[in-house]
Amino acid sequence: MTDNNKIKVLIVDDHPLMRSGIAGEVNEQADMQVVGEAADGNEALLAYRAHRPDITLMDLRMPNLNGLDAMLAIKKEFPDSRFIVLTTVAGDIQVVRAFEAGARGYLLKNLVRTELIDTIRIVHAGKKRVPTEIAQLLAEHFTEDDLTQREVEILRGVARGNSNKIVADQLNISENTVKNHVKSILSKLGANDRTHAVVIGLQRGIIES
Amino acid sequence: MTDNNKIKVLIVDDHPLMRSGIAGEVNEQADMQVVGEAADGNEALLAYRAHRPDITLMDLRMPNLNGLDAMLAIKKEFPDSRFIVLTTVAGDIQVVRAFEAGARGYLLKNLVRTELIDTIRIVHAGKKRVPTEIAQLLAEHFTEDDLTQREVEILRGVARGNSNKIVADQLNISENTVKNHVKSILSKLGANDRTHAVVIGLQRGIIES
DNA sequence: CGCGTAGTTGCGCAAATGCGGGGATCATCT
DNA sequence: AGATGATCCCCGCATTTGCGCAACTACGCG
Repeated sequence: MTDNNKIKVLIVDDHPLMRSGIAGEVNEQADMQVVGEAADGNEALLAYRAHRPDITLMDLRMPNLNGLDAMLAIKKEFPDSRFIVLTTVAGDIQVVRAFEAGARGYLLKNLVRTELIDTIRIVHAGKKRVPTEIAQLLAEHFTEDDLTQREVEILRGVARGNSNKIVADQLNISENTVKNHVKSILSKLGANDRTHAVVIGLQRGIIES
Repeated sequence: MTDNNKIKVLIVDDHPLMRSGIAGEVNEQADMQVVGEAADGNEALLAYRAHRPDITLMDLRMPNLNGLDAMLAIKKEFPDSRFIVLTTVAGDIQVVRAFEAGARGYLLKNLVRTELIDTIRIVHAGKKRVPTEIAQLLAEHFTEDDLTQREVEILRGVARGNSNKIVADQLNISENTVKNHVKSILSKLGANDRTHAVVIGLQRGIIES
């Protein structure tokens, strides 16, 4: 059935209509073919095993198993898998992690249609494809040290509208300690105050709302 | 050119691939036809004037002119226009406003494909189509009084990490006034503190990040 | 092994926040 | 005309935040 000369593409995205749109574009190309679709990370792994695609288009934000973890799981089993990351928003820390985890290309979902096809060909040829806007973002974020696990926990508590005292009680540490964590969070994120820190945390995908 | 018996559909969404996916599904139906696409609110108005669709599928979150304002602009010029609202996330206050502004149907973007077609037919037949989950949400939100324009401005300032004093200076009012606005914002949103208020504001789409 | 670094924890103090009052003007609706 | 709600202003005071200074632990690296 599947023509061996064609680039086999797997589409992973939780929006059926988006998958449909992508599939339409890809299948119009003479040298590519969509071999499977998946709506979340778990399905992605199963679909990968079943179809062994050359290129996987992977959305990052999905229910159940997210795109980043799905990538890691697939890469563990199939080290030579190639991923192009799809996402709606720029400025997401997840994008940085995706590249660290071995993504080869990056696409904003509001791309023009030809970009998608170009990127698939480029990545299939073994090269990497990173838009300048993203390269810049990567450079910025690589220098910034990200938050420690503990700091992320604190930030999550703060985002829920809890005072330092309450966060302290929930984590069984003293209020002063929470204050110190908050201080270093502010410093690392370049935030003016706790509120700003939470906004930045949400934008970067450090915490999820 | 356009078959007069078919339901004419206009698609408004800032993601080309999403438009493509929707268009594919719609055009597969014998009794419908996509007559135009638009990537933002401004284009939507122009496209509406040019094509006079029976049904407009409208995304709410878009650059330039957002979906809600675009709806209002089109409705002003064409009072018998019919809209189906598309959005990625539930829990958005914009959805409530969209219905108040006269939207007839509502679709989450992670819908199954048949839902889209069903909803178009139902709305074209003159009925309304609101999923139970959304109806519930609407009931909840209708009871809540939303923020005044001024309060939204204040909340935006707070979200940027500004102190009451700085927000006051930016809006040329006194710090005490800002405090009072913040107080009523906390009360209206049921937030514990300013940070929590910003998180809720972002979730509900009251402010955009 | 010693040494630096990063993470975590702690305390005290000045500044900002949140809360409880008070009152004013103006537009809108009844 | 009266009521209602949005906007604006003011005060005092308890609580919370944010910052500077400091210590302990764990870990890697020379």
